[in-house]
Amino acid sequence: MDKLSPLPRSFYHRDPVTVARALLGQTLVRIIEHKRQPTRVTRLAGIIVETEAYLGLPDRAAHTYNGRRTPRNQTMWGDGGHAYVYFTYGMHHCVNAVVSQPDDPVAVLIRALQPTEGIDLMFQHRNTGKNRAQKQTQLCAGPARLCQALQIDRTLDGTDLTQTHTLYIERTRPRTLPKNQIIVTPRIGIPNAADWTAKPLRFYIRNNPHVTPTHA
DNA sequence: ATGACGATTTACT
DNA sequence: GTAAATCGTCATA
Repeated sequence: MDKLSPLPRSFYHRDPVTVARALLGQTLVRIIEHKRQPTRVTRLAGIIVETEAYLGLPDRAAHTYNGRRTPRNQTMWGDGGHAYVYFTYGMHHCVNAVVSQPDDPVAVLIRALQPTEGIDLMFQHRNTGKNRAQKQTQLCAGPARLCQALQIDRTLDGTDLTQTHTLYIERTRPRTLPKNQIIVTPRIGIPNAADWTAKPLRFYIRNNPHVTPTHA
């Protein structure tokens, strides 16, 4: 298998915790087609440095908790290896990799990237209106920030991540990072999910400055 | 039809 | 530290 090919379907046909760990160090790629010249294309990309696992029916924090199946979350019920993009807080998008098999609605939220390609254009996407200087370390440090930088919205919901098209994930490292390079914590923004609030389901690369800032 | 609520970010006291 | 921004989505009726 080519080192720079998209991760295959089999990569996603595993449990969400395993995939959340294995996605660290892989590259999220977004191909932007220019409106005037569809043949002209820009590659935006970054290394995935932070993820969270969402475990489906039993998971109080998951959109598919208790078997909820709605127009919004339908792609979570489909096959692994597709993008689940949702809109929240009236202004933000977030992107997940759907994992496992059809009818097992589990996913991995992509929370932060280390930008590698198309950084200038990412700054443009992130600097709307009055916003000025931005540090590169906060360019994609957060699930909504990275979606703004890569111009990911609901039109990309359901995109097949194994196809070299508008949005996919490239194999960048052959194996999961060694355990001592992965920090595990509770998930962010899950205040009232009973025992699911504290479960260790957030993963990030040790000492990486592009991870979501946490105020502790 | 209505109301409550976000898998967040940013700005401000 | 706290609060505002801002609206699609979903449960209830």
